[in-house]
Amino acid sequence: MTSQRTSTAPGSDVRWLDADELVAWKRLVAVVELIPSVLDAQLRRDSGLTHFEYLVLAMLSEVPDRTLRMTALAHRTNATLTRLSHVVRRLEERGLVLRFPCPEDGRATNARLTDEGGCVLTEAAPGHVTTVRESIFDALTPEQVSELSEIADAILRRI
Amino acid sequence: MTSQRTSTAPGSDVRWLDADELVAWKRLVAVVELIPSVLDAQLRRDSGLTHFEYLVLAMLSEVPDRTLRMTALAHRTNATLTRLSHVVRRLEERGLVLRFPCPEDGRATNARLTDEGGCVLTEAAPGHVTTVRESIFDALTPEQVSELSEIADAILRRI
DNA sequence: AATGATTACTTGATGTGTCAAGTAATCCTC
DNA sequence: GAGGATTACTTGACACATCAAGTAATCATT
Repeated sequence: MTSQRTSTAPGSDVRWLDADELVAWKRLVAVVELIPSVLDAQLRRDSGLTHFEYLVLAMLSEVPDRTLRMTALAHRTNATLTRLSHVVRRLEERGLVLRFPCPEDGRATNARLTDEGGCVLTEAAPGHVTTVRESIFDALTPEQVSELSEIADAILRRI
Repeated sequence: MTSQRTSTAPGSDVRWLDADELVAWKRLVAVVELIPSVLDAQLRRDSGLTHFEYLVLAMLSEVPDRTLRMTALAHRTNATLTRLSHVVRRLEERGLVLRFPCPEDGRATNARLTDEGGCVLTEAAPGHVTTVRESIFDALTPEQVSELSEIADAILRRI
């Protein structure tokens, strides 16, 4: 995968991964691949939401007036504006979110969680949290949770 | 998101996340969301491959005869057989892998890395490893790398 | 050796994400 | 206050993933 191999190209001073890094990397890739599918599967099955849709609703629910600008919402959900735009349109069609122009800035659009969206979120939350706990936190000691928190933070600041 | 709220439904004995877990979870979700897009962006730009396509080629390259059954390849790449089937068909159309029926089991299909696929992989590897190093491992201490490895392993065994 | 169950895929339809391009409002500078 | 540049989105085309269903070979049982 990313193991050492003899370099042929001139000037290829690549710092390959050592054995420990390679093992860690393969495991991280697996985690990064599998976590979304586990979350998506449970939420779709039980609540008819993707994990990203859940995140969008959850972010709106945590905020005054349950309202955020698209850009702010994109930032909080780590998504591109394009992706968010498509998802919010679909959520609006389903009545879970409402879009309206921002009064302070004519370029901007606000997204607001509707009452129905709040209900859907409230009903989805227990099952989702249970899945998160069972598939992640029940596997980790409290020390590992805090280590994970710092590791993830370090990576995020790099990206 | 997954914060505590008063439970209304009867029998809802959900174990909500505490503050530390919530922070760790939000960071992990961000990492899990962002890592694939970082890897995909670099590989697509520089090598015309998705990260998953790279993984498929890499797994084949590590194996005797550069050949694996679809099921084994799906397992190694943490993918569903359906997803793999589509991807391998596209890779075959591009001449990077070859498919042929497995002699030992008439139901099974073998996928083999072609010479051209090996070349594409060899050319893609340095840039990919550099991206992995810069966006992940350069941010972590050696202790964090080994902690990450164990944390990921613990999660994987749960999933 | 026939039948049903299982395994190993493949295929087609649908949904979601990404990229490139477009629109429209605001900012900025002269 | 008239330009161009930037910001904040939206849209449409295409690529990729997922789901349900289908096919075909093998295994397991009688």
